[in-house]
Order: sequence, then structure tokens, then C-alpha cells
Amino acid sequence: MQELREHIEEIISLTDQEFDFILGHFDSVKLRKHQFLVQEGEVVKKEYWIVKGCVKSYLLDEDGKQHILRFAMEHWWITDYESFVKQTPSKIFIDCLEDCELLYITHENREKLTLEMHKMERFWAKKSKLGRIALQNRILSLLKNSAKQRYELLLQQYPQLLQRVPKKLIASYLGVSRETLSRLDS
Amino acid sequence: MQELREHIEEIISLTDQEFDFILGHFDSVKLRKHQFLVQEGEVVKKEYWIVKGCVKSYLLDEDGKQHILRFAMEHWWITDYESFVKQTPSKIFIDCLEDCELLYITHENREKLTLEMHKMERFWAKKSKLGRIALQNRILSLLKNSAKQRYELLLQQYPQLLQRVPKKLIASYLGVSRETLSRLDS
DNA sequence: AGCAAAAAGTGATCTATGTCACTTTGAATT
DNA sequence: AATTCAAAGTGACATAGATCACTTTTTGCT
Repeated sequence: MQELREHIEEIISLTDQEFDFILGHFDSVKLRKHQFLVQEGEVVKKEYWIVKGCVKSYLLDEDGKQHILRFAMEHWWITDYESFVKQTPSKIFIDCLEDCELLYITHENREKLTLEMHKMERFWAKKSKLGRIALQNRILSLLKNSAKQRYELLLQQYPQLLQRVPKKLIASYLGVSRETLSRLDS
Repeated sequence: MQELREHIEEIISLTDQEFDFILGHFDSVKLRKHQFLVQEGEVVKKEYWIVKGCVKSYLLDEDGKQHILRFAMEHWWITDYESFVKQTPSKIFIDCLEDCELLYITHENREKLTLEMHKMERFWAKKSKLGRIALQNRILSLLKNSAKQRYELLLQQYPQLLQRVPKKLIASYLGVSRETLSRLDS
């Protein structure tokens, strides 16, 4: 898992032993397209790091309509942070858009690792701050930009996304109907 | 500043000396209605904790239209986290909706205190996690709920808000025009 | 390759919300 | 208390986007 090491070392630097120690707190799992990482109602015990593949996290409303919270792909972390942090039942689903290879750390191991290794506490603190900033910017975009502008910004920021994710899901992420997105094409 | 102590002790517990040590890293300031905590373009050096009063943070778009990011009042933290964390120029403004009494900690002192006192690192990590979760839920609400539902949920969650904040600002926070909000009233 | 299912595009129509212009109400300031 | 300014309400109209129904294209599957 050289890739995970590089990922972590973008924020903190590690010796070989330290990385082995960290990795010892993770497990790996392969899931196929359509399998779930998280289902509504469960108390989420794992945070995932994507080695290979692509997933979506979403909420189902009363009418069974799906609202995409976010996508995640290679080298992104994903879980339901509300459930994971508060240890309360999840309101969302996370499932695979492609066959996936994942690393995960349990809530317990993450707490342990945080205590055992102060650097990792700093790593996660930084990730949490950056995650918050990203969400802030998404809210600003929802308030300020039209559907078309949001679409263009998304394409600009993640050009690969369109190659991997059906447009109807992108529409949902942007908060518009798939028909509207279709007519937006620029 | 007994109130700040109580606030921090909701998450970690402190001795008298520890709290004094923490408080030594803060300063206080009084600002009058319409004065700014943060202005667009500056690199934000302070995080504020509101002792008394109420502020808004917002972005001005090209047309000079104001988009409210959030409000904050007694016992809430506020700053532009993007600018504060990354030390880049802010895109937003924060100003007082009422005369305010504020405590603040500089970026430098916060870093220092984080290093000097591990408990406070944990406190801020927790705050950051909770802040992220709140933003996540706001996004879900923007995607899932109608303007009317969002308004009703907001009133339910912060009934005091309407007493203190003009409706046109609440409209902006919800992402609708003030006329629409006016016609929504239920 | 051949079939079934999902995704994407599109026309017609409906609806929520925005915009503009104006009035009324209320709050702040001298 | 009088004057001024900001907030809130409202009618008329414009428009972005939703919804429904149907077609076309693309993509899995066996």
C-alpha cells in the first residue's frame, strides 16, 4: 500500500516502521458494483479509503428519490461521518459504482491509532478541516450559482467524473433533474 | 469568562489553572453593529467566540448580491475557516448584526495552544468534526427540501433567529428571494 | 451476436421561484 | 416627536427548472 503512504505523507512524514504500524490498523476488502459500504439505519463502524474504484453516498427521501451527497474515487476517504463520529444510526447509503478495492479502519482502531500516534491525530484533524472547507464551498456554490454554472464548475474540477458516473447521478449531486441537466449541455 | 469555560468543558474537562492558561491565549474586543470581523481579501488571523451579540458571514457575488453562509450568536465560534486554515485571502465578509462582545484567538496562538495543550487539540478536532457534520446536513437540506420545508426546519431549530435577524437575510441563508420567503409564511 | 436494461435525449406542459415596481409598516437617529 | 431609512408585504409578470411521456442510444449479459 505504497499509495496510502504517499497519501498520508502529503500531510505528515513517516518512517517505514511508522507506516507499517499505521497499516496494521487497517484491513482491506473487495466489493463489487452495487454492493454497499454503508446502509441506512446502521451505526457506521468503518472509514474507507479507496484504492481502486468509485462509490456514491446518497440519501433516499420519502418518495424513494435519491439525493447524491458525494462521490469518491481512488485515494479518497469515505464514510458517513455523522454516524461514524457520533455513533448514531446512519441516514444514508454508500455503494459501489464500480468494482472496488478498499482499505478500511474501524472506529475503534482509529481511536486507538489517534492515541498511540500523535501524528495521525494531526493528519485526521487536517483532513477534517479540509473536508469542512470543501463542504462550505459546495454550499456557496448551491446558493450562488445556477445549475449550469455548477455543472461547468464540477466538470472543470473533476473532468474524469463524467467518464465514470452516469449523468443522472451528477444531476442529483447538483440538485437538478436529469432532464434539466441533459438540456444544459454546453 | 466562565461561559467560555463551560463551553469548552462540554467536550473536555479542565482545572482552574488549565482554563487560565487557555484564556491567556485569547483577547477580547467589542464591536458595534455593522463593523467587520472579516473582510474579503484579507488573510484571516483570528477565530472569534461570541460572548454577546450576533453576526453574519456572507459572500458578495458579481452583482453585489449577498449570500449568507451562516449566522452565529452567543457561544458560537466563527471565522472564515478556509482563509484561517489555509492562510489564503478570504472570499467572504463577516460583520455584526448587533453590538458584539467577542473573544478571539489568533492563528498563531491557536497553533501554540494546540501544541502546548493536547486537550485543546482534541477540543478543536471535535469541533471541526461537528462543524463538518452540520454542513453536510445543510447540503442535504438544500438538495432534498423545498424552500418552505427549509424555512420551517430552520425556525424549529433556531426559533430565536427570527427575533434577531431580518427576514431578508434568512431568505438569503435559505437560498430564496425575500419576496418568496415573504409569501411562504405559514 | 442478440437481447434486455439502463442511460440519455427531447417535446409539451406545469409550477415554484425570481424579478420589478410599488406600498405599508416599523425601527433608528437627531 | 419628526424625519429618515430599512424591512416587509404584495401584485403582475418572467423564467428556470420540474414533471410526464415517449424515443433513441449505449451498456451490459449470457
